[in-house]
Amino acid sequence: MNLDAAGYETLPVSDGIVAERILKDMEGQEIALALVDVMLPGKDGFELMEDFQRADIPVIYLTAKDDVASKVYGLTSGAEDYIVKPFEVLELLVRMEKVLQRTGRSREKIQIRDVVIDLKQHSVVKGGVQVPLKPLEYELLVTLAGSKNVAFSREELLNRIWGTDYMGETRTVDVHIGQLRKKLDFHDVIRTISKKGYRLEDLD
Amino acid sequence: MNLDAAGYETLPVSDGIVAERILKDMEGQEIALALVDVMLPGKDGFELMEDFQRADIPVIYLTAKDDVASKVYGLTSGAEDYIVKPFEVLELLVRMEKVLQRTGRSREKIQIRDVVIDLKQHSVVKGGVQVPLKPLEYELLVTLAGSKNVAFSREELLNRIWGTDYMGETRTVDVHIGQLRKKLDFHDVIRTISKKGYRLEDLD
DNA sequence: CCTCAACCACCAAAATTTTAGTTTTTATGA
DNA sequence: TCATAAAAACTAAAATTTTGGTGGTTGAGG
Repeated sequence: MNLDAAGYETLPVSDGIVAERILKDMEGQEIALALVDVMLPGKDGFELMEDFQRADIPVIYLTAKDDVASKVYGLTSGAEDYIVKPFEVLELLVRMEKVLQRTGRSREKIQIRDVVIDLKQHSVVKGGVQVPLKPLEYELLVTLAGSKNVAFSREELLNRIWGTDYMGETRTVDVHIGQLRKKLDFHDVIRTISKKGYRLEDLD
Repeated sequence: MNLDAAGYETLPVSDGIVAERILKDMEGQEIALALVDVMLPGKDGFELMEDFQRADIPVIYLTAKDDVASKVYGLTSGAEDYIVKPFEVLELLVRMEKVLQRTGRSREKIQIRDVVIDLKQHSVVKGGVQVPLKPLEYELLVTLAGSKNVAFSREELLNRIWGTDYMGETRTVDVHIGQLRKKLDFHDVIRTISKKGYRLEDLD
């Protein structure tokens, strides 16, 4: 449910055997990433690794905590990452994005009105012309545009872009938001949520 | 009954063995939270912990006895929280919401008649159109709608929304309630409880 | 030493919240 | 049933808070 809400297309499967069958006769379906619970009825997560590798799908394992043996085994057996339950949704999303990026499966472009963000080129084009953005402005835009219509508090933005250890003013965010609005004419696209933060609005 | 009225979807089970069976062959059913009475026929609450952990469901224990040993045992054995009977419904709801939030299972939308609150977007839509709410109005609405059919006193609302240290008039609440009623046409939905406070009514 | 992005501080402007005064509704008891 | 007091609703203005914009300072990298 959380992944759907975050804008991913999901295909939930709760049985190892079923998963295997889906992987076998996958008709041209592109699967970008597999989140695999180690404990799974039918056929467990580790046994499925072979199938995922054949299908060229990167794997992130999920497991109950304090199972160090599984963790080590999981990573050496070819998984891209490993996350221990219970986990924060945000952490999962961050790790997923990292894996997608590392394996070249991440979205390459994001469009908002007449603005196109090319993640591969690391460039932003508005109405056909390049808009030069500073590093932080770019990061901020990608964060907001990567989760359209989601409200971010200043603290969340600071955590995601500046890093969890940042200790400065939350008003700093405002300055960069101001720059983005001016450079992209996003005065109405980036909506201020009083007392909270900002939201980038777009109907797709 | 209280939880149903408050807008939660419940699955009451009165026997430990039955609960265990439900957890075993849970077919794609998403269970966000378990409220478990320690005293339970069949198999007691503590014995069930293993099953809940396997199913990755957070647990809040309920117990009649004010038994410190049980409390300690309950929390160390992996429960998210513990509440002693008798308890106020409102307190239970608050604790539930905390656990749901902490474990990333909180609701993303709340619906009241033709009004939808999208917590992620931090937006309120009535009959398809956005309704702009001020920060306090939004908080007030979320609080009331998050516990439908539960009566809040003005003091409770002040504590939860304004903070425990607020020193102003309780009449202030009335003004914001008035704004909500006007903006959402909730004149009958938000019921005044004379000399007490307010209650948001909805039968779902 | 120079350059530039980033941060901070300040002030003005905008938005939000509170208070206050008045009217309406509700509760109570004769 | 009616009168009366208390509570709540309504309205608008005052007070406060938050945000936007600008320019100066800092610090890292070349």
